[in-house]
Amino acid sequence: MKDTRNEIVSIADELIRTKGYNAFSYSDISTRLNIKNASIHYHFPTKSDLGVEVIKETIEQFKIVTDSWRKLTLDKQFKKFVTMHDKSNKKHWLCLMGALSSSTDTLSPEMLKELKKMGTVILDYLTELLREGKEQKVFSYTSDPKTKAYLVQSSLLASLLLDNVLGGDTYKIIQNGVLEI
Amino acid sequence: MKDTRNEIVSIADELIRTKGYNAFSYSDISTRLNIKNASIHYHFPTKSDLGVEVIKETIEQFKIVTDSWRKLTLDKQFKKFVTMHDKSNKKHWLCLMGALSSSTDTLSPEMLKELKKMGTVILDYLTELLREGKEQKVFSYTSDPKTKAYLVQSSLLASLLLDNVLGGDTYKIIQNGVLEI
DNA sequence: GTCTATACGCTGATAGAC
DNA sequence: GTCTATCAGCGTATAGAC
Repeated sequence: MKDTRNEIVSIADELIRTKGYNAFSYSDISTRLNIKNASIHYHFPTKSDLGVEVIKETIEQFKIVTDSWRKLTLDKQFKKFVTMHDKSNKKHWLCLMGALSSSTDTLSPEMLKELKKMGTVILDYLTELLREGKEQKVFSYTSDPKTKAYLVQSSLLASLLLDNVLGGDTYKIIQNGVLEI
Repeated sequence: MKDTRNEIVSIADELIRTKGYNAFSYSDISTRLNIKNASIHYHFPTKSDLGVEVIKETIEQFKIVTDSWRKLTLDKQFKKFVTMHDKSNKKHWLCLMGALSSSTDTLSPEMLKELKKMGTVILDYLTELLREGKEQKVFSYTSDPKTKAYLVQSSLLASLLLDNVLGGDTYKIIQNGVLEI
């Protein structure tokens, strides 16, 4: 069933972003779906294949979402971007980049390649948004757009990580700091 | 031997910061030291005990290092802090917080507690440094010191993560952005 | 597409000799 | 302190029936 395949990817995404890539197993998924491990291997022969698919779908989703923002003003687009992971944070999920970038040593070349692509797609979008915003004097940051994009992206990524350790208002504190632009 | 114990902790630290906590095993350590797994269990009965010790020693080391900066000017202390992980980055190692915060779901309560302590120690130091620096007009950032400390810490933590994915000048770009203060 | 059955290495951990 | 021996459980993965 096409549905099973989708559910496998969806659960894998959740498990990566909660337990981490190396801590989740095919059994975690098969138990939840009431199927057997072998069925997952039919859809995704190796764990790496599954990991690659999770990243690919995340990239697609990012493109769809940011495309849907195209008609908004630049500052509204920026706010959308910064608050993108509010729901994830409430569930104590990480973003996929934050979850996977801590174990690059253990990822397959295929996963690493796709992960790099994801990072590029995100940073390219953000850089362009910040460049236009500076040009149109919507934003007043001082550094160059690329540097600012890297700063914003790294702060947001780590806000989810640190929030899981420190709790409290960690996520909101960092988010509000990033919004001062 | 006291030496063996120290070497176990040192190698565990490296493995956590390269492979991740859930991806390294007692065998990884015993092989390197030419000892047997059981010997490690003598020093650290459980993997969690070993993990806790790695965090504790990192906290101690942080206190010793930052104490040794006390006589420096505030802007020099800040530069020391920001460049603290330059050597780690060259070896593609993460900082301990970056490595562990992505798998909080799988850590023991003891490790989580110690990790939280580490985060607090680092952020308290940084907040105070930034507060004094603003007071003395050495730094000219606009947000409040605590928010700025969280922003700096999150950017630096993620700079090591993103660098392992994107490569290039990622680490330096973020570092230079953080230094604009 | 999903199942049963199976392989086999590795995992963290323990008991007891030296 | 370090060793040998051993454990049960889980990991990813495959072969072949239905």
